[in-house]
Amino acid sequence: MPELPEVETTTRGLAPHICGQTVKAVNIYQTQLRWPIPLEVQHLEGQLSGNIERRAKYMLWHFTTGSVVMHLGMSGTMRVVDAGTPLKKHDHFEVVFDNGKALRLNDPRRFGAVLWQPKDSELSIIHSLGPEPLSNDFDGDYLHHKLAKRKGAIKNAIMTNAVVVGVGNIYASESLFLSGIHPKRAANRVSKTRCQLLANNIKLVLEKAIQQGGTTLKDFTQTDGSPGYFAQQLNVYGRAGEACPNCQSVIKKITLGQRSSFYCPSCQN
DNA sequence: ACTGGATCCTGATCGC
DNA sequence: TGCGATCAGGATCCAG
Repeated sequence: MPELPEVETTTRGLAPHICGQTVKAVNIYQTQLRWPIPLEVQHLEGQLSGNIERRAKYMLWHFTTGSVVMHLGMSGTMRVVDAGTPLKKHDHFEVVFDNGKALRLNDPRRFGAVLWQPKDSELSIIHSLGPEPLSNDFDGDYLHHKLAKRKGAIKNAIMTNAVVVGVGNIYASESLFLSGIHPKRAANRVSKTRCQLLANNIKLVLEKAIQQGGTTLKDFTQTDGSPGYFAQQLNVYGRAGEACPNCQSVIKKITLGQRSSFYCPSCQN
């Protein structure tokens, strides 16, 4: 489901199908997502679609009058289908094009979002986003500086969008494992050297996952596969009770910020 | 200014 | 087999 790599893959996959198409109709079947879908998106009818890009886990789909901002939440998927194809359960939002195709958002849990961002303005949820993890704006020095006043757990810190975007629950655990840092360690007590290591490992893990993005998406479109998609490549996530690949200690599971966290008690401190 | 907790919602799975 | 409790890959908002 929607970790950063999947949003990236979705964005890339969607682009050739929707960019340059003219919108014939916009259909809202369930307005109540994370926030109500604004009526402005209806005004897209007749407009020519521009390009689509990813920012954090949001997709920004540009039109001349503004942009559609889409988020997949925990359970969202987007598909391009032939217009008129029977709706599936939890299809909430649809954009029909002149070429007979339609873009559909399906989201069982409805944690996703469809918003409208007028031209030359920026929604606050976009404005407040920290740097992209794969950009040069994000490195060890930046991270160390940013964490200086954060006393909470390092794992929560790297999952905070104001610090860095796109690090989900899985990759937070994985990158901390690779860096030998205990998830509960106070963020401001991670040394500069270790911040550099951590920043590099976040990039590494995400890049690797993006390479697998296609597979990820495919797995997901198939029948479920909850913990599974990336499973072979995960060192600690979802592996409580198993042996640490480095030292054979038993991997532990704790709860941090209401999210499951996995770590090796010997390798990480 | 930072942080922990509640919160939105459905569905799959686990334990009894 | 049934049923309630628990857990999911997100992230904003709000009280303290």
